[in-house]
Amino acid sequence: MASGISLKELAAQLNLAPSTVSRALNDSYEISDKTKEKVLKMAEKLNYQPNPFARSLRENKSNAIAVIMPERINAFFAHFIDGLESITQDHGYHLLVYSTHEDLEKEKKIVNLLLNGRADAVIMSVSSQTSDISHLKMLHERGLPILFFDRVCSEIPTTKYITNDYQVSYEATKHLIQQGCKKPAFLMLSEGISITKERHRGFLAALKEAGISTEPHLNKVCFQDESENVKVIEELLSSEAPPDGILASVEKLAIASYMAAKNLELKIPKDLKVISFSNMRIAGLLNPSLSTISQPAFEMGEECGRLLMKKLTRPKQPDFPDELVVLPSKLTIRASTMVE
Amino acid sequence: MASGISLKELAAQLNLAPSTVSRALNDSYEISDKTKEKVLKMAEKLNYQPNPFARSLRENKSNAIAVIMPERINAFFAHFIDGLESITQDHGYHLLVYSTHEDLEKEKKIVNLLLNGRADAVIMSVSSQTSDISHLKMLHERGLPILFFDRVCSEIPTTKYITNDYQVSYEATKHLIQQGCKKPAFLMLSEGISITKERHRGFLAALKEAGISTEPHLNKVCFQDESENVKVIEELLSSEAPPDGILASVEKLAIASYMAAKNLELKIPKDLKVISFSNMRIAGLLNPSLSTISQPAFEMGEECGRLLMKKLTRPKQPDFPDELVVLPSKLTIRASTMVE
DNA sequence: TTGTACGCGTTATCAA
DNA sequence: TTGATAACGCGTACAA
Repeated sequence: MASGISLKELAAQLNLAPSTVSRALNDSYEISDKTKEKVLKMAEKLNYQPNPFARSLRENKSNAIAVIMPERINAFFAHFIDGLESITQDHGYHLLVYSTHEDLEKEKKIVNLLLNGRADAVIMSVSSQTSDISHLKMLHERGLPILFFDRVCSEIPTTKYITNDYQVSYEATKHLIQQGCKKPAFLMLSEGISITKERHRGFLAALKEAGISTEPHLNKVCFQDESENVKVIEELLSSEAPPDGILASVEKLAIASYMAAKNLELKIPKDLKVISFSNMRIAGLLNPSLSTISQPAFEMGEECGRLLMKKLTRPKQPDFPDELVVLPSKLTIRASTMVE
Repeated sequence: MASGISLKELAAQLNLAPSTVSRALNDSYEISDKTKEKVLKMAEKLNYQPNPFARSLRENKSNAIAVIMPERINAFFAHFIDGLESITQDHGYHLLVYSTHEDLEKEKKIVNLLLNGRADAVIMSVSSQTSDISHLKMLHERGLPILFFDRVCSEIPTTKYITNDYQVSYEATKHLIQQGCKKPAFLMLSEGISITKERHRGFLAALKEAGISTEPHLNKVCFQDESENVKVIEELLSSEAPPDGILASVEKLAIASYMAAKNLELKIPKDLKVISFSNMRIAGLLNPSLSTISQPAFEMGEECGRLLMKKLTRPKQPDFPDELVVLPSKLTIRASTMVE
């Protein structure tokens, strides 16, 4: 529809062969400077734009990168993509962005869409439902370069970008205990995913160190739906042995905790202290301001982009090494965990 | 690299001509049911995936839609894309997503990238810097279907999705006045863009109706950078004739206002009432909870997607009508504009 | 009902 | 230094 002039037509205008024009445009050493100049000028004049699909077909290369993430409404993912885009755009790469909405079936469908070469690589943070990973294995076995970030899939041998989940959860929990919490709770989206495990381990380690016994009901698996989560947390908070502190492993659970506390007229931090993994800019403007563990999302995206570009823009690059790249998170103490 | 089997290879496996296989896969009436079944089965077995670029080249159709927006860290845009994706994905379309970061030069570069047919349509919300619109005109003149949402470009004759900016700004301002504001201020990112103008008109209309004279310094053009905005608003709030209310035309200016008030130890809503266009889920959890005008972002994305799919999935569709589709926003009063 | 031949717009190989 | 030709994978007009 909106196609412009083709290489052939451009060549006709110049009384040259298409192959000559192609070489001139690609600055081949075989072409005389005079011809190059003439071609470039005419291409400019006629606003010639190479057809990306002809090129992709010929070169077996899409110049596109697929990003698959569990949700869009989350500052972490938005920042990550900003960082990624800041690197890839300068290399002429386009971003195909997909959200799984934490749904494994949707994730499988999307992954399937990428089996045909539409993207040169996949960058992914898996859904909280992702227990079966056959679709990811297939993607990797097909030879499509794949990177993970945040919610990684350890069974696939490739590079994964994460934060120091264990360490920072440990510190956050220790902070809760220092602020007087005797019965902190850990809120998670799913037990299956990587970050949950690590963050939970850090939580449990701090408890153990402080001699606090782990009560099963204080390690709560929540759901996808917000109102459901609010209900679940309300029940937790009004149970016989309610928690006096919360470490939320993802942002949305901190928000649900605030809502639940509000509904039950519990005061944060007096009745309940809350700290959460979160990249919200406005954590400091909440009522009360929220103590957070914030990940270096933009930098993570940049690093991911750099590794990717290194592989895609040079010939004969090795596969991504099977390693964990750990970027440290930042703990910011605010009112929600202060002693009154 | 990650390419699977081709149509030709699939045909060879079946002892059939590629054209026969192609027709079978496309469910052509010319092919016998028996052959179709055989082909489908083998395609399944060998996990055949058609090459999207060969197809795009042949059909002059990318099956991709470009979305250009000013920023990612904004719930409105995230929700909009969620809504859009919910429609387009079922039709086999992919989303290429770009952020201009409110930078006109970046916007031009991105638009230029789309001149070659990489996307079948463009959905756009222009940057606050976009005064020169030659790049958008060229896109439209090339015949590429283009839709605008939120920040529209009135000079391009196509369909634009907006909210009732004038009306709802008028109501929000009236609300401020009813709550006792004598000198409300209007904060905007740029005077040039469509929504700013409409929202400002509504603001001024309410002022006029209430017999409040317009003071130039209370109609403030802000910047891109957050810390700069905080400074600008601090200056405004500590000027000789400071405002006692703020209508922020975009979310980030409400956040900057909260920060400025905090820094100056002004109490919201006692010293200053604040209301803002915003799609934050957690407006109700801010300190104090923020009165908002929220746009139906997801629905806007859906409607946009439906119109787009109607055009792209059927032959010989007319151009998008040059009209404004107005979806109403919702005014939610919270603590930030309450009388104490 | 199926097969043959061609072209979409590029780039690479080979010949001139 | 330039030109002719083939090929990437697919869909379709035409032939069988």
